Amino acid sequence: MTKLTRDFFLQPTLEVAQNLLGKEMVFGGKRGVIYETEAYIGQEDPACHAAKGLTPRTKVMFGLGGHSYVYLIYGMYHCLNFVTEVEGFPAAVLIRGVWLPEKDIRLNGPGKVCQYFGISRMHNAVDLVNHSHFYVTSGITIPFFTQTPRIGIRQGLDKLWRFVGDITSTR
DNA sequence: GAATAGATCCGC
DNA sequence: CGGATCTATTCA
Repeated sequence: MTKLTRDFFLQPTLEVAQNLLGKEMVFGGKRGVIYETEAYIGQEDPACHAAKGLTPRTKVMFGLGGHSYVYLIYGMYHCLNFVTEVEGFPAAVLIRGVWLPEKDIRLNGPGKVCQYFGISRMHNAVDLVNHSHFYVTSGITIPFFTQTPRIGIRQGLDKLWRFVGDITSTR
C-alpha cells in the first residue's frame, strides 16, 4: 500500500474520479475502499459549488489538489471531497461510496461515509499528501465501473460524471 | 436582516 | 413522498 502523492490529485478531475475507484482511504484508525465518486469541475459546471466564484466555503476548491473539502449539507450530513487540479482552478471529487471488505459493509452515500469515519468540517482543508492519519493509498483494482449522471443535483444532469465501481468483480 | 435552496438520509 | 435541521449565499 503506497500513499498517493500530489501528482495523483493534479491529474484531470475526471481521471482522478475514475482512478480513485479501488483506492483505500485512511482516516484515524479506520480504512475503506472507495468505490463510488463524483466529479465537480470548474466554474462552467453549474452543479459545482465553485460555479459562482470564490467564497469562504469554496476557497479550498480553488486551492492546490490533494486537500480535503468537507461541508455540511441539509443541516445534518457532511460530505467529503478531494480537491483536484492546480491552484486557481476549482474542482473536486466527492466520495459517495466506501466498501469495508472485512465485514462486506457498503457505506453508500456521502453522509454515511463521513458518519462512519467521523469526518466533519473541522477536517476541511487538510493536506492529504502530508498527513499521517488522513490520506489515500493504492488499494485494489476494480476492473469495471459504470458512469451515470450525478445524484441529488438539478443542474448539470447532462454530464455523466458519477463513477460506480463494480465491487462484485473483485471477489 | 430575511428568504431560500441545498452534491442527504430515513421512515411512512 | 415528506420531514429533519442548519447554513452559505443572495436579495432587500
